[in-house]
Formats: sequence, structure tokens, C-alpha cells
Amino acid sequence: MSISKGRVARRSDRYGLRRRDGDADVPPERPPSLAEHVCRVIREDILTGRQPAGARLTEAIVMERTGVSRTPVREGLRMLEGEGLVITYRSRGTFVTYRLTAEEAKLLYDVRLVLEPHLARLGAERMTPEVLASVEDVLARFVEALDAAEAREAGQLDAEFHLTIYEASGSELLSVLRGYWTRLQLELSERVYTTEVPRRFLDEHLQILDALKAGDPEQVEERMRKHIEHGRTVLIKGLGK
Amino acid sequence: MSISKGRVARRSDRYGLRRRDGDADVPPERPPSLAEHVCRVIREDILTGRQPAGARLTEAIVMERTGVSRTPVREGLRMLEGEGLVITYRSRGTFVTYRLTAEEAKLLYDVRLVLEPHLARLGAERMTPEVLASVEDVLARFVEALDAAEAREAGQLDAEFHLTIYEASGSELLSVLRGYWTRLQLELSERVYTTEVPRRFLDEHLQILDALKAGDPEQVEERMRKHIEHGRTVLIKGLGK
DNA sequence: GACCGCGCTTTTGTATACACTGCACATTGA
DNA sequence: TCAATGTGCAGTGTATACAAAAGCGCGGTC
Repeated sequence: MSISKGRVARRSDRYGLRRRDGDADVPPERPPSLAEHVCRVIREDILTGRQPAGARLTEAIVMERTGVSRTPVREGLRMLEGEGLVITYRSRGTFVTYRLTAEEAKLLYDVRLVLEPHLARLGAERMTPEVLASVEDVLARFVEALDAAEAREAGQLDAEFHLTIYEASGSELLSVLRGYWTRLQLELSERVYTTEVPRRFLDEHLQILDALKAGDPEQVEERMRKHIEHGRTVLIKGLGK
Repeated sequence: MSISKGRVARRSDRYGLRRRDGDADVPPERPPSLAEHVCRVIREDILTGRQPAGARLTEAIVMERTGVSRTPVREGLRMLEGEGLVITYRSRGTFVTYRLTAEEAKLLYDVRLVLEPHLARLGAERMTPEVLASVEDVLARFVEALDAAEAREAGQLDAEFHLTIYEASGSELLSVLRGYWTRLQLELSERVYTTEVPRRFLDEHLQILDALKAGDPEQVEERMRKHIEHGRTVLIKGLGK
């Protein structure tokens, strides 16, 4: 949770994006439970490859890595299991699941194509100034990550951009979505975010933001669909080689 | 895990379905962990409406209901959270989530339409005699549940039929699927399985089984698509009124 | 060399203790 | 009467210790 105070010129300014600087109007945001902390740290480890597919995650190892005791560790592992990032075999331990096949990744994009434009429209309809500010903030950080060529960070912020918008929809489907997003991220951050492609994603994100600001749900839906279709093409091309 | 020994004439016989009678060739199937037990019991409670939407699930209540101690209870609740059946607010407790809106249910069917025919084909390609026997077994019990007019049981076996086939695909996407199936079941068991419609589902299931036996993945995929399209129409009609 | 049994490691389940939070209710003061 | 404040309880979050069962390897025996 890096809180950056002070307003200095940022490269993201060139897009006219306002970044929220540790302001006090965001809800208190209590520290996440330790289980969530475990979840985040280990997910990060998996996404960055520090824990490769098939790696064994002993409770003791996770305890050491995260510095929390067994109870939250176990809960965290259950959560990760729900996301499909790990699988635990009874009495033998939990292991990092294997990567998606090219086929599966493509399939997931088809699912995205069904779900996300719809959620984007719902989100646009129920958009609030606060959420809009969040979206803008995420986008600003996205730019910075791209400039710094931090592939993983960028991938994460990409996901956050989407999820923030959908969050506004208030739809129960979000929990379903979160699950496969993390799986996809593994592929994306490795095959796509190391290229120049995300620059074009950024343009699309900005256009979606414009439509959000304009309060035009139809347009948001349409642009989101285009955006995901684009992403799908890129991924397929990336998987092909 | 009811093990029914002895071979008596069953109504399902008329479809020529063989039901597996507690045979020993199934993998050892060790007793599920207590967390899974908690998961099943509470999921059941939610699906049957014993725990209505918005109900509060104190850890103490769940302990009492399932007879296990706090740690597995908490893990079980985390798993249910992953399925989207409950949501827990920090320091306040966990609550049964609200029902899907008609819109969301429809959307989920669109997702099914994308994912499941594909998984069915994959499953068909990698089908083994053992899994085929399982599918047949599930279908036999499905018939019995229909005859006994046990809506919930039938709904559950419907899900099991699908998931068993997909399991053979070995696809990692299954964990994603499981999540939304349970959500859908809530709607199905209430709005659809109390009608005469499932009889027609049964026919479709039988035809899919035939295609599986014939070892024709293309056909399996096609029939599965038809089946789900049919289900979609039924659900939409059911939601409409 | 194959088989068996033994013990170590690890996971699983249980119990208990304690801090902290949120909420409801009561008390107080205007 | 009513709002502000205090207080206690119910319930969650976390840590820890211990017992039981399952896997795994190791070495011994035939």
C-alpha cells in the first residue's frame, strides 16, 4: 500500500489522468485480514513465477513466507484453491496448478466476450463519481507501469481497471469473474505485457473511460467488446508462436 | 455416500441404464476433509432454502449444524465464499448471498453455451470406460429422482451428469465452472425441476450418453449445445412469469 | 532384488486463549 | 424528548499447542 504524497509532474499527466494521492476521502479501508494477505502474497508468487507450476506449498513454507500463523495460512490456501491457482490433495499438501492450455485461454476469452461487455454496461449505468475517480486513478498507474516497463504491474492494473468498472455493477457474477482473471493474468503478463501491445490497450481503456464519463452505457459496452476482441486476437497470436 | 448393495429391479432399468452398485473399482475415495463436509452441508442448506438469502451464518451456528470445530468451519466458509454462495464481512460474520437476477441467470447460460459444449467434446475425446460407467450411474439415479419427484435431488444429479463428463476433459476450467453451477442450481431446482420439463432434459442426456458411447466427440458437442440452448429457453420462460 | 515394517514428516483436526470490532443498549446531559 | 456518549457482549481474527492419521523414505530381512 504505497501512499505517495505530494504532487509532482507525472508522465501520466499527459493523458490528463488524475491520480489520487493518498487522499482522505477514500473509505477507511481496514487492513485486510491475514488470510487475504496470504492470498495476495502467494498469488503474487505464482503470477511472477517464483512458485512455478507444480510447486509444493507446505503450510510451513507459506507460514514462513508470509509470517502469519497456521489458521490464516490455511484459510488463504482455501481461497486460492477457489481461484483455481492451487489444488490441495488431502494429506499430501497443496500444489500450484498447471498453466492453462492455449485452448483454454482462448475459451476464457470467449467467456470474457460474453460476460464483460454486459457487466461494463451495468457498471456504467450505476457509475458514481467515486468509482470513476478510482478508474481514473488505476489508469494513471497503468500508464506509469507501462512507462516503467513493469510488465507484471501493468498486467495487474489492467485487471484492476476492468474489475473496478464491473464492481460498480453490483453484480454477483463478479466473484465468478475474479476466478478466471487471475488465471488469465499468468498468460498475459508473460506473453503480452512484455511487448508493445499494451500501448494500444491503453488507448482502448482511455476511450472506455471517456464513454464512462459521458455517461453512455451503450458506448461503454460496445467499446469493451471491441477491446476484448482485440485482446483475444493478440493472445491467440501470442500463443501461436 | 449411500452405498446401495444388492441388485433389485429399478425403474431406471427401462432406459437400459446400468447403475453402479457400490463396486470396488472406484478409486478409494477417502472420506472428504471436514472442511469439505462443512461445505457440502451448508451448500445443501442454502440450495434447499433452509438458509435463505441474507441469512447470517455464525461460526457457532455452522459448528453446531455440522458438528465440527471452528478451524474446518472457517475453511469451509472460505470455500463457499469462493463459490459465491456466501459473503463474509470482516468482523461481522458471513451471510448467504442473494439470488441471481434474471439477467444474471441468462448471462450465465450464455457462458454455459460457450464453455460446456467445448468441455463436452474434450471429455468425449478422453472418455474412459470408468467415467462412462459413472455417467451412466448418475443418469440412472437421475431417472429415479425424477420418478420420485425429488426436485432438488434431480437438480443435483443434473449438475453431476454434466460435471462428470467435463471432468474427463482434465481441463483446469472445471473449477471455474463449479462456481457458477451451484449458483444456477438454486434457480433451476426451484423454477424448473418442479415442472415436467426435466423429462425432456433426460431425453437429451440420454442422447448425449449415446454419442459418448459411440465415441463421437463432434456429436457430443453438438448435442450438448442443443441441450443447453433448450435449458436456456426454459429458464428464460420460467423467469419471465 | 523384492517385500515388509518402522519411524519421521506433514497434514489434518481439535481445543483454547486472547485481542479486537461492531452493535445494541443503557446512561447521561441538555 | 432526544441526541451524544459509554459500556458490555457477541462474534470474529489470530496464535498456539497437541493429538491423530496419512504419506514417504529408509533400512532390514528373506
